[in-house]
Amino acid sequence: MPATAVVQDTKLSLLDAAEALIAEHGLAGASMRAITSRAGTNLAAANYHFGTKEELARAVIARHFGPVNAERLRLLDEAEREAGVGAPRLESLVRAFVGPVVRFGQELPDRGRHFAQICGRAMTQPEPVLRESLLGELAEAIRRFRAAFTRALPDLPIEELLWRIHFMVGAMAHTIAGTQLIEEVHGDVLDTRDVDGIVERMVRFLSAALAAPISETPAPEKG
Amino acid sequence: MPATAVVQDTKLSLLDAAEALIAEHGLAGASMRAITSRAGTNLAAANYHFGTKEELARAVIARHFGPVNAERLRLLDEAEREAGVGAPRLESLVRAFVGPVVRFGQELPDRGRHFAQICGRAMTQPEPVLRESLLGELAEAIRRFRAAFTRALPDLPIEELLWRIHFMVGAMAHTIAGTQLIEEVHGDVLDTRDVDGIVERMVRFLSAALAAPISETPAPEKG
DNA sequence: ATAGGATTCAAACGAACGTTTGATTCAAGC
DNA sequence: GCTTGAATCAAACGTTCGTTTGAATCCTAT
Repeated sequence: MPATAVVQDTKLSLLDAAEALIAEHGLAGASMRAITSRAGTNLAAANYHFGTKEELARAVIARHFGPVNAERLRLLDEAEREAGVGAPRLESLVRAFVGPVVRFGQELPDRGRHFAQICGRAMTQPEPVLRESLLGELAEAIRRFRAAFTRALPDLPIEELLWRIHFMVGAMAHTIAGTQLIEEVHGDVLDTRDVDGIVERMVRFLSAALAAPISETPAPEKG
Repeated sequence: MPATAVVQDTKLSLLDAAEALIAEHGLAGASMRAITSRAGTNLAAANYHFGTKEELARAVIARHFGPVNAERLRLLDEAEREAGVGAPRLESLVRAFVGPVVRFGQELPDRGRHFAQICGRAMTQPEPVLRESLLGELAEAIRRFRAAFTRALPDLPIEELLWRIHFMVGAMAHTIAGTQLIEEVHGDVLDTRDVDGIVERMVRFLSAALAAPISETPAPEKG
């Protein structure tokens, strides 16, 4: 099977190179020349296998994000099964939601970190390619988790819940995208390689946030 | 003073155009031709006033972010003054930190929203120009707030506090950068123009998160 | 009025971009 | 052993990029 193996090598090399360079320089800053050069091939090969730069970017997103979302849903299923008739514990839901993406993003030596950076940025990125790919793959997970959080937090008005989910996604996205940032700002104190620790810190932080009382603060000055 | 006024007009038009186009297409995607065209002038004028594209970008960041940070510090001073010898309430600190940037980002019809989008993205952006500008202007605020949060949450280990601040910044950045995102995902339910409401929701969410107990969850399965 | 610096302009510069082309290499099928 | 189709290659395509140039225009101060 030499031909197939070689082809796979070329495609995988291109995906790896694109992933690393998009993470490092953004989609616009990662030129096809730099990608193909890093992959040890040339422009025409990339165009032969992926057609356009956009499709290459889509393939980069799709390669890892599918499995991550599958793992999310698996953990959600598991949490719901363990909870039986009642709603799962809030911590379990948060862990199922943020765990896979943070874990995958930090534990692999290079590819995971690169991919996590891309994912963390993609949702607020100006280029629609990355955002649409990501949201497409994320759609089912969003639906499932929205329902699960609604059941786990029955007293929360739907608006409040959706805003809190939005904040949660932000904290997660920023964390996986900003590893280099946190190392710049106070990297002397924090250890960004303790993946389990980061996940558990996020779970504590976000569970408390999601479960915050609605009106402890009686609106500062207008009522 | 016609000359000065005209010059100011050109410079301001360039800043406005750059702000809008960087927000919409990212720094790399906002070409000098598009910027100068939108500003109603031409390439040479932009280069005459700002030298390079990078300096124009820096000016875009500096124009609004200075005042926003000044307002943050003013609110922090006010909170500390009101609290007297004790530490200010956590809610006050969070409100002082996230309020000005969210408020400024949402209330102005166009410029604020554009600027907020840029700020929200800048910290995790690949281009170092925006990130460095932002972090430079943010340095003092980070220092002051880090001290204030330390005093308000004396029982929290420093690592835990820094991670929580990181998560908080993420939630804030994602919120101001992702207005269009939340409108895409569930814009049918949420009103992104209720600025005060968003701020208070974030204050509740983040205050509860920052004050979360450290070890309610006894580490899932490895202890 | 007029000299002179500040500002704007159309045009062009070289470099880098994504994509395409046509020849070349390579392994497998008859 | 020759053909076939997939895969790779160097080279070039036209376009767009940020920046520069040198002339034209506009105010201000003499």
